[in-house]
Amino acid sequence: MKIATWNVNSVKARLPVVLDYLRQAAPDVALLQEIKSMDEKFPALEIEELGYNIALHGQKTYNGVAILSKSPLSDIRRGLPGDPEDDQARYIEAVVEHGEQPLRVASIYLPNGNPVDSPKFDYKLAWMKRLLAHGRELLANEEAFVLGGDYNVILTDDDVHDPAAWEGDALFRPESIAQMRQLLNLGLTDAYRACHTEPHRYTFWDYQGGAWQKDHGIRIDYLLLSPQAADRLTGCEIDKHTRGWEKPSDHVPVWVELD
DNA sequence: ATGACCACATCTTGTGGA
Repeated sequence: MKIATWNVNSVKARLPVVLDYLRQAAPDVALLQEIKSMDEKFPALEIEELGYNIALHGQKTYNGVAILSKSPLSDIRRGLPGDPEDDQARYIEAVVEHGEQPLRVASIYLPNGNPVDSPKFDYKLAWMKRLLAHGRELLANEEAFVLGGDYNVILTDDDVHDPAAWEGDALFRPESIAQMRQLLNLGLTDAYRACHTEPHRYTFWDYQGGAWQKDHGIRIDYLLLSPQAADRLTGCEIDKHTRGWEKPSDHVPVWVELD
């Protein structure tokens, strides 16, 4: 089964390319971030027409995450546990009933955290700490699961066109990288790196300064696999070509194939 | 060439994104 993650940067502004992508790539599951839509304004009919069930955790103007699945969804959970005061829609989780082996999936929109001298950076690090705790909980169940999304973290110098250009940025701060490493060190697999060793493969190119044309990108969208899911991994790719489409998102989809 | 992005709100400018 094919599971894709994609920060679409507004599902309504992006509807034509989202529909084109779903038709062409035909993922069994699509994890969307930054839908920037309330649940009732989400273009559900158009997406259901392509054969998807939809689980939403929407929000007006900002954030918002979704899970699309050709198989039925169950046990839908909205919001990352650990802070009842957190009202930003950045996490949704569900179980995909696919064949004999159910798969738990999550769509994650991790906070950006800039500027670093503001509460936004504290919020990012606190959110990552909660994600770490939740990852630990999920792993205790010894299930196959996939945590896909926009993590807003550049892990290594190989994941950025020019490390110096991003020095000091919240995405590349040692604290952010250390937290991301802790998450991986729980025993999760960065699917893209499990399948590809070549450096400078990106998932985001800024709209500004001709970043796409110059391939000035960063890799910040990940699919993290539990051991039970990693055992079923047969492939992982970045659908870079969608960045060249008309009216593109600044992020491109990443997908995994699991047996 | 002295500017060079995009989306959203109830808007003709400010904010958030990365």
